[in-house]
Amino acid sequence: MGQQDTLFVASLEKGLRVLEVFRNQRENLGITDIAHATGFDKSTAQRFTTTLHRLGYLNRDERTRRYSPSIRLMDLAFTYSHQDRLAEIARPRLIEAGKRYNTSVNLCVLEGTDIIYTLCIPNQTASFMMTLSGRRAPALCLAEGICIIAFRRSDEIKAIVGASEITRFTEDTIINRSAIMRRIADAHSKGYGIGKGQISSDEISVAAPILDSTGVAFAAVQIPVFQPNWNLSDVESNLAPLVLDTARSLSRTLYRTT
Amino acid sequence: MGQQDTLFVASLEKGLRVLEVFRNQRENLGITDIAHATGFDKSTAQRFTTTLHRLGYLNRDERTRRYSPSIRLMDLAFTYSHQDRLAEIARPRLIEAGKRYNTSVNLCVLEGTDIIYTLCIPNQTASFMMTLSGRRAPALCLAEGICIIAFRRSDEIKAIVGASEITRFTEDTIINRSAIMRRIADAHSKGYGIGKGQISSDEISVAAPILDSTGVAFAAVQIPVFQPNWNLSDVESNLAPLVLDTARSLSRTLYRTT
DNA sequence: CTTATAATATCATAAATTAATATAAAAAAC
DNA sequence: GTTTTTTATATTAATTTATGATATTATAAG
Repeated sequence: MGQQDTLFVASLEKGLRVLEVFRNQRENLGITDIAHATGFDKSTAQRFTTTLHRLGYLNRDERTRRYSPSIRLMDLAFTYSHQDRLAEIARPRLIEAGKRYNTSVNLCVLEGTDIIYTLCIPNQTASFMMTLSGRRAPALCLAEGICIIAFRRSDEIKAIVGASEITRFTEDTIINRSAIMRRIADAHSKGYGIGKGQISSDEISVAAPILDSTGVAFAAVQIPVFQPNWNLSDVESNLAPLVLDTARSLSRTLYRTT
Repeated sequence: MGQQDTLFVASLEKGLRVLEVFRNQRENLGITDIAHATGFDKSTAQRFTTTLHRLGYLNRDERTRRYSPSIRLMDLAFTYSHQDRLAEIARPRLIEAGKRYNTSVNLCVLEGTDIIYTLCIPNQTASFMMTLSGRRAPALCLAEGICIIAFRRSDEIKAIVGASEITRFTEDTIINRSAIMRRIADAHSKGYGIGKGQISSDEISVAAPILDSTGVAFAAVQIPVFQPNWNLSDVESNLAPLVLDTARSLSRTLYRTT
């Protein structure tokens, strides 16, 4: 419609899009970089970047005149995380689960076609990136994504699979949509998802969904382990029951019918 | 100046102020709540709240028509945290430090007159709130705040103390500015800060600053322990050397002169 | 040193935001 | 259950703000 949507504040969207640009970058960005990444005119990029800096959400390197995300973004995360009841309840249980075989254990949710990790209980060897909550990855490549999607209504499953951009991470990444659908069906029948070499060639991942009172999944418990320390058979024997038990205990605590 | 600052986008500020309102709330907020908390006209509150919802940063409860922070805020935090080199380097060292006496160990930075926790390595008994990065607290009440401030230039120290709103948390919270200045001087001479019963009546906190190559502090390593499991004397004997060693090792890794 | 690129600053215009107001829905009081 | 109050939603003319073209300055690259 040509007429303005008077309830939508496009300037706010633009500012947030500038912030979002930084999440895919490692290095600091100049005004021109931001203009390119957002598609904005350079004076638009200048105004929004300068405003975010003045509000404290971006840092500016005086020498290079480049910008980087500010710690003030952690404030916004806290806004969400201090109300995250699932993470609060899950935390001690994930810690217990992690002790069993000395593994990392993560809690994650489906957000669009991605998985976001909301609580990471890393083991000693976990890389820094793997310890960060807020990390995103495409759901269809992940055991945890597959097992959440497997416990959604079939129209939603089709919609998510249809909307997903399929990304190949390794030689073994399953990218065929039919094979992905079979993988989803398999997770539904087993009650958990398992994947090997989907995101990195040495990773084996197992996950079980957390279900609400209607049997619909929105979150999962996941354990990543690595070859050659673990093989598929041992993961299936030892870790699958562990994620299942942990997820089920969370489902019962949160959503049991009274 | 009456004339417009044409480089500043006030609409973006307003939108971010709406988000910021939620960080001090536990319960969901309606349009009227947001209008009150921000001072905006209710149609302004409506437009910005609706826009944040449409962009995915707020969730809306259809039944109550109230809003809450969305997990998408974790995206923004990740934007910051995946570039946090100090946290990346510090993480294994804080884990090691925590093993010594089975305590939580935190990394924090000064932000304005507050401390923000950027990395929390909780022990088994840590409360959920204490496990959350992004959490803020007033610097002058905290051993970690005091010890960072103690290693700033004296003009900055005066400015921070002057700008701080003094909050009393317990009967023992030091609120007298002269006493606070003595506490800062004490932290400077000892090289670490220590506090008992400042934030909660049973807490003892000890922290050491991380210094850059000029000897200026911007971050600290902190250990919180609780009475009656710990007393001041044992904290001073056992935990103060531990935070000092950990902080010094980080200072050397990050900022040693070549 | 010169040229190219990026950043910064300015301003007339178009577009967006404001807040007053009307209407609808829900909550609270009776 | 009804009435009143409060909150939410929707609309719009007036006012303010954001846009992008352009000029200027600064820095990087050759």
